[in-house]
Amino acid sequence: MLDLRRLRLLRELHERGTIAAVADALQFTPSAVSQQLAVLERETGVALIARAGRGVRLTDAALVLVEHADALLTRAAEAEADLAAASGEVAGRARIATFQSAALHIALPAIETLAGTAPRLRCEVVEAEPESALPALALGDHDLVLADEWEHQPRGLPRGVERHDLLRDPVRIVLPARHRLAREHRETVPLTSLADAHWTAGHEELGWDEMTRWTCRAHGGFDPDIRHRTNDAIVTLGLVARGLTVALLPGLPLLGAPRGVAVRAIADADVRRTVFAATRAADAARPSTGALLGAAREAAARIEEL
Amino acid sequence: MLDLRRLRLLRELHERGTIAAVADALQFTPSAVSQQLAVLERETGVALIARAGRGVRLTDAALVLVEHADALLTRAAEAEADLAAASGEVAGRARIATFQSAALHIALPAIETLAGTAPRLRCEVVEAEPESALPALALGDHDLVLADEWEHQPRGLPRGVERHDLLRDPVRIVLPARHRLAREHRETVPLTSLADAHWTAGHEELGWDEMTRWTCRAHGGFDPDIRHRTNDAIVTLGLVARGLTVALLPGLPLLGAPRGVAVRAIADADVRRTVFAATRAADAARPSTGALLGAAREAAARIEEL
DNA sequence: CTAAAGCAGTAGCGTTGCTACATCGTGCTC
DNA sequence: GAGCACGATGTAGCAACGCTACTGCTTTAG
Repeated sequence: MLDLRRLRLLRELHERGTIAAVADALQFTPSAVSQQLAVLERETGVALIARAGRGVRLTDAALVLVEHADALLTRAAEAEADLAAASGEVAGRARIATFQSAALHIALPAIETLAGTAPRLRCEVVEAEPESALPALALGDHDLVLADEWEHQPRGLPRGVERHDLLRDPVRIVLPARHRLAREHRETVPLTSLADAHWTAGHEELGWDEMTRWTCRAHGGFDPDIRHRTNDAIVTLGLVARGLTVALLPGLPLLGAPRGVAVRAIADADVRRTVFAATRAADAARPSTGALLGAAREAAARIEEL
Repeated sequence: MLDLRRLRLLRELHERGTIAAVADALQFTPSAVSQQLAVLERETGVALIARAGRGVRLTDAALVLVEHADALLTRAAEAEADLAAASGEVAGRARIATFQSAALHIALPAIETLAGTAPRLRCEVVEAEPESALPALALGDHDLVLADEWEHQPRGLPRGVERHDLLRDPVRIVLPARHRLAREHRETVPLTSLADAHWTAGHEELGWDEMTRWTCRAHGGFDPDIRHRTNDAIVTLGLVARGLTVALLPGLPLLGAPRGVAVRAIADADVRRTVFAATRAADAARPSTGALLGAAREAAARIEEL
């Protein structure tokens, strides 16, 4: 492994011509310079210096090495400068795990902002459900997790993970626009009137499915006939638009609701989820973590304004 | 002035995750690694490492430095190689990692050649499977890796590693000589006729096992009953010679097939692997690398003549 | 021919960098 | 929840490194 200090001596020798001059310039004795260059020769196994009269001359091989030394020393100086600049700066790598609708409406806007305000931060997005993403966060696989929590089912957080609430997201009834209840143009729709509908919800054991069954039972008094299962709200909205199903969906995925879909509040019920960001407590002081959280909060605030 | 040795430790820490693993890989005690990284922090005046649970985590600033360290170390390796090229001599130390059959039929002949043509080059052989050897090559543990690639499963190479194809190695059916199908003296044997045989393959997750199962399924339409598992082709040939098993083996290990073993082509199928050498791109200019590659190519060419 | 310049070698000394060992905190297991 | 294993860090001690001071040699200038 080459040593930059010794390479520096070689470069200086090339610049200044004599070992004595190098020693003078770098505040060493000539003996020290001579010894270090001898070590460099031994390490590389290549003759670098030849006596020439009263002084020395660099061999051809040494000239090749001087070129590299120059490049390396320049690069090393840049690295030091860059490191100093980066010490307080938001930089590095940030891995964001998020569920689909938060990806579209929180993570992506946040990353767009960060690309401007923190160009040295490399953001990576992974789509993952909170059930698996939160434990993975604690294990260090992610740096920020966007997750949600239904009111009827609080989420336990792994140890060492902190929660930062972003927005409270009301659940709506989603109907085909040509559905009888949609055409009545009422603001709210009672759940009981949908007891016989075909429902869509997420895969079992995930929050959406839980919430749909819980809400229909608590506020409508029936067990929904769940005919379609997908975790993709966009697919669900497509099913609704084609008149094939109804669903309970929180506001976030409804931001991109297509034509043919009617959104109504649930009559006499206020079902909500909380969307939150989770980080490792150990990362609290990290500049990048703060920037991530700030950008996520900002994106969430812009949504709540709507 | 940054020190490349310390930067190397930082880069290794980034790759391997724990100080203990770095110490293990570089033959130090964890204490030494910890101390050197602490020195690097003091020198630069920037916090690089933070405790995280039982281990450590690199700070954002450290990740910035890792990028530079990577570039610097690569450049330094190129400088060394270039210097060696300028001196023209094939000398130094060459560490070859190879799987068993390539060791016998490529690496050993190559070393024998080099002992004559490049007496100043000290060759060392390590038996290692490509799965672990290729990443280790990138990290500088080896100088040349002999590896193979099955047609149905291309190998990804680590960054900074170059591939040099040596030979294409056809897969054969290996039968006990007294096996019914062997005594028929046909050139080829259909795989389907061996659906009920007892098979031998390598340990799971290595290429040979993969290939055996894939080939039997694709060309024989059955899942082989793998009764014996060894990565040692010589053991396998011993099992075959005693009539205990059949196997699919590429040509390379069959060069030393003992008596009692019959080798047949697979009827109506052409399954092959490519045996290749891998080197670091940074070593391209190094005479010893060129000599190694040349000797390996020569050894491979002698095999293909057979 | 003498004086001065320049480089390399040696002895000595302070510093560096390693190991061995101990300690501490954390996470896993029974 | 206690015990255990693991990872990181701190300390003491020792060897190697890298410097200075000094010496000796060769070469060039005057």
